[in-house]
Amino acid sequence: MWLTIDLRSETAIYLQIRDQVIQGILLNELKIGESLPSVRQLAADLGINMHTVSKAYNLLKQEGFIQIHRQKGAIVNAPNSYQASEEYYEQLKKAVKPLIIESSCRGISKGYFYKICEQIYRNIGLLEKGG
Amino acid sequence: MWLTIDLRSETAIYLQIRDQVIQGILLNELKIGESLPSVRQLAADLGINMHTVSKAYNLLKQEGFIQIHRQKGAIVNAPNSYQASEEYYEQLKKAVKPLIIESSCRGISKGYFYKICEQIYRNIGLLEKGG
Amino acid sequence: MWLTIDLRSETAIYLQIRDQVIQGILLNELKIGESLPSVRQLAADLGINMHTVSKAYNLLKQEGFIQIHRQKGAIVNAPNSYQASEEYYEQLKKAVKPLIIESSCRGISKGYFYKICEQIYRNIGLLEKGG
Amino acid sequence: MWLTIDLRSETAIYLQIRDQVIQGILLNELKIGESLPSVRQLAADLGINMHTVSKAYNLLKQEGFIQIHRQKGAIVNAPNSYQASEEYYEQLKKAVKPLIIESSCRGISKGYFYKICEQIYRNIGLLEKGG
DNA sequence: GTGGTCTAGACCACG
DNA sequence: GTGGTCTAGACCACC
Repeated sequence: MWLTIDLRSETAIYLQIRDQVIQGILLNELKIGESLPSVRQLAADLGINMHTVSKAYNLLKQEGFIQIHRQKGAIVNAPNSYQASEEYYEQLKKAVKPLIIESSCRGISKGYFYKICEQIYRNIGLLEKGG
Repeated sequence: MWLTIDLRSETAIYLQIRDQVIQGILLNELKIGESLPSVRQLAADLGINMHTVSKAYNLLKQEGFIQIHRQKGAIVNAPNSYQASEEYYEQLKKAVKPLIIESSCRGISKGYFYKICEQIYRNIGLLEKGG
Repeated sequence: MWLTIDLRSETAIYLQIRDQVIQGILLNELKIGESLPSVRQLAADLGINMHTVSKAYNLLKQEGFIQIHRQKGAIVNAPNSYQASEEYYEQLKKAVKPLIIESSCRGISKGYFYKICEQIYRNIGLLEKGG
Repeated sequence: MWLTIDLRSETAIYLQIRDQVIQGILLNELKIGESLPSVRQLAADLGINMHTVSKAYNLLKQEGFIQIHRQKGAIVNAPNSYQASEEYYEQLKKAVKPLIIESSCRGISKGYFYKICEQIYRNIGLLEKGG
């Protein structure tokens, strides 16, 4: 199972699931039209409650990443369903801004910040090839 | 008053205060050794609970940005007190990673992501000159 | 085959079938006394479960639109079998009311709402001529 | 309490709450900036579970009708937050179409359908004056 | 006090 | 089998 959660993390479990499904889509571990595990199945595998998984799936549905079919369960959407919108750009900016401000305040230069981003992008790229 | 909060925001008020104090330090609106408004004062000005301001100040203290004196109140520390640590790098990475993953998944290229960051850096620079 | 279903729709499949059979009757694609496809046939054509088709047919029977013969299968009834009753008026009102309320709340005027209805009626009329 | 639910109804409780809150906004029983009852309060008043109310409130938030403040609870938004969008028009059409088709099939003329709508609009108008 | 999250277990609609 | 709804009761963060 490619999906793991950290019960000790600050991040809510349902958000961890959401983030990892998005990562799975990006890394092509989850292909368009592919099914996610059923709510009950994933809950059992992760040792958590059904409703927590359901909440994650509903959020992903609302954000356009997946569809939820009556019987077939959750299906990965095509990219056009979750293409970045104006609204998302604003949201992204709002999320990045405080990180840049704090890191700058703590003495991290723009160049160094980009170096960190570069590491993350490289990391993703490697995973994409490996996966 | 340079500090404003948005009650409608998703972000907790005490975190909004924290973020803006850090921004104030970065932009040199708050200089080393300078005092922050008293807990009572700020709470009254913003029309919020004292506990909330207190929580923000305690977090800032814990993160090394300020000291809290019984008499003089909250005082801005010198940069060496909050210089980025290994721990902070890891934390920063963990915060940036899901943003990069989601934005990539939504079709935002690395170049475009950096363009957004660049805007934010420019924005801060302008404020520095202006302030 | 004039009947198509959308597996991605929120609407249950058996209700989609029901709605389209009613539309077929209205547009005279299905004439009085004409047979509907057999449960097996339709299920195979649509690639869905027999139970689902069966459920739709039973609902249509219960609502007076069709009769189900052991040998001849499902047969379209004459209009007097499904003429609007007092009960149906109430049901229709209950269905329309929340739509009018929400649309009014969202700033859609009565005139505009009627304009939307007019479009739908026109659409049906065109289909009637075309079909 | 202006809000009542029907436990025997086909409509899910959380949707009944949603619909009635929207009605309350339309009829100006709930004014801009006004607070809805707290999740716990309303649940207790209606004799239902907290989560059911919470689900309704979250849906209303998502649809732009209300904001959910950390401490102040749910607050009614200004109309511009839930103005009809293109997307909503399509959704409305899709909801109205099968009602028009079935009613036409059952022998209800366009004129009579509008008469029914007229009744509903009048009903709302009277309530607006009365409330 | 508020809402948010999570658990545990039930019943139902759909296919 | 699937997801959707509802209940009951717990703990937490925020203010």
